[in-house]
Amino acid sequence: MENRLDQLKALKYFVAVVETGSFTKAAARFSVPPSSLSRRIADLESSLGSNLLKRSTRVVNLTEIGREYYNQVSKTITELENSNEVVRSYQAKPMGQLRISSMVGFGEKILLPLLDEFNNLYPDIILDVHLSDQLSTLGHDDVDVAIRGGYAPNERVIAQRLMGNQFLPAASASYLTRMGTPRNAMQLQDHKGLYYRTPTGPTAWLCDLDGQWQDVSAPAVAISNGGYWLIDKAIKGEGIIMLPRWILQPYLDRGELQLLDIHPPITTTQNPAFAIYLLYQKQRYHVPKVKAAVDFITTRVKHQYPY
Amino acid sequence: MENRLDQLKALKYFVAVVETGSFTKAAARFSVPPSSLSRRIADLESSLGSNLLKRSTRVVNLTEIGREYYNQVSKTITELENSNEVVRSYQAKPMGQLRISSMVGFGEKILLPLLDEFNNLYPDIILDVHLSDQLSTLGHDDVDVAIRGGYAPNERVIAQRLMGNQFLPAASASYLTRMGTPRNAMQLQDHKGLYYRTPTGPTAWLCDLDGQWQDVSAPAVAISNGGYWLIDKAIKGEGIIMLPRWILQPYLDRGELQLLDIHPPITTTQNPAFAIYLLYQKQRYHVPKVKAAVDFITTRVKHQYPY
DNA sequence: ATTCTTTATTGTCAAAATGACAATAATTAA
DNA sequence: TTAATTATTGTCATTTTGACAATAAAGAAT
Repeated sequence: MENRLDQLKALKYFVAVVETGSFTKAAARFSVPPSSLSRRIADLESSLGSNLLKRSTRVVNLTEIGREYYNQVSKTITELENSNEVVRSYQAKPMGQLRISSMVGFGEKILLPLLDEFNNLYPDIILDVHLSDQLSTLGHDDVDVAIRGGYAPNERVIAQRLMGNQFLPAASASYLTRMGTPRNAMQLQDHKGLYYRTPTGPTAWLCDLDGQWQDVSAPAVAISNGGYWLIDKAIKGEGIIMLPRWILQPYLDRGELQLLDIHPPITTTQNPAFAIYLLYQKQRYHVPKVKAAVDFITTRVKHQYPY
Repeated sequence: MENRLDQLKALKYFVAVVETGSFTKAAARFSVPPSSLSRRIADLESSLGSNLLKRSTRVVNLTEIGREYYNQVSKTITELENSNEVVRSYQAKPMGQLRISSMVGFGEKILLPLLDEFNNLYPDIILDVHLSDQLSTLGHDDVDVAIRGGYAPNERVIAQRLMGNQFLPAASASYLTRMGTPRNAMQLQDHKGLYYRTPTGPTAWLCDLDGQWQDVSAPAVAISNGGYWLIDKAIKGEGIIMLPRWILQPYLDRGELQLLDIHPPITTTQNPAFAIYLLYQKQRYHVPKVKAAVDFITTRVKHQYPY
């Protein structure tokens, strides 16, 4: 009655056909003839009593129930592969390829400098760092650890807080002597603003006035997603800029910019828990290479940037 | 390199051994000799490179990593079984999204009124009705059942005849008293015609005279793809109209129009089998939602419109 | 419309994996 | 020490899967 069939193999074939959209391409991935996939998937369909794929000689696409099934089993299969990897790498040393995904700015400023040291510590780990501000789903992508602003996407993923990401206002000394130093949020109307454009839009200045969030943005001098161009303008005294502390810090240290102390405080998001998080799959934490990277990054970042 | 092993079966054996604490008891659960479990689990351990179980002749218990592995895969296996169950139940009960494509006129007049009842009968089927006179290819489009005039496009599609679609001549009483009632096809030359324009052109009046098809159209008063406008004109007595019976019927019932009995009979197509067909794909596995819709529509239509 | 090309399926046979049954080894209880 | 239970192993039969050629079908090109 029950299946006389290697269902797992059939599922791997099925998933590959869905992802490549072709029996031939999927067969190449396993180095077997397409007929094998055709047979195994036909058996799978037979055991389920359903057509999963709509085939024609040119195009293969999913049936309604096939799509549903694919969504479920593709996740299940990667989970299983993860479990296998955990066992295989049990009591093994950190090694292999490690994919890290990070926001561009954070990657360039903070992550990559750390990774040089990581490389020395774990020479058997080959790093594959991908910098992008697009959020990836982590789990469907082949990413071991990811660094993102915001919150954890779902509960299957662990989000380890790395550092705050509050945007702070800053300006150069020349600007402040010329325009005066604002102390109150309402005074900002008479100042000039340099606005950083995130992937989700420009970052307006917000202020919690008596429990009401209000936009207290100063008139704009420039808006850009090019952070350095804006910082340059700020240093030249063209306006007030709001950026995360970890970007501002070197300029503050050199005295090129100084933080503004505004009351009530202004931010760019209504959520105070806005921060940078390190994301990884819970089950993969026991894979030595992943554990090594997670532990290394969190301890180093928290030590060097304790805010 | 990769496992030449039915891992899923091995996992089921493994889980059973863990849960029963015994190879023999677990083997009984599958009705196979204990040696099978022993072999499969040994293969599994070999492919993972770790011992999962600590065996002795009296007790079987888990190693540390075996426990970790068990915790993960037991959950994964039940997830997979659930997915299988979802697909199997999809085959058992009419459910899911059902896309119906129909000609506009037929859809508005006949199909949609029926579908309200269908909705009550099968609340788990979500209908998505698309009305259009463009022929869709059915199969390339995501259409489960389609209603079209004409014939079956190819043999992978089943065409179930719903009702005749012969165009019949009709006119109002006022027209006939004024212009006379034509009995012979040749007399039509002295009458007036109202012509319905199908997507493939206006529908000329044809007649089989001694084995020769001839155009016996009356001089045109109006040509349009707007059926109601033409019917209106016919009722006002402006000419003879040819339309399918299922459109004419309500006007005949109310006495606003009456059929003409012309010899030899005139039609708009040379093929006498011209009818309205319900089309659906021949599938290897029966999809209940499709079967439900096909059966429902054919029985209802044939009962209510038995011509 | 017709031909050409690509691609999935099917037939047939070989190879591999799994199951069955008996025999063996090992551990624990008596 | 002995007896009994139980996992493992040897050997062979069965079943499943893979390989390769041939076929059929559908889209693309002309």
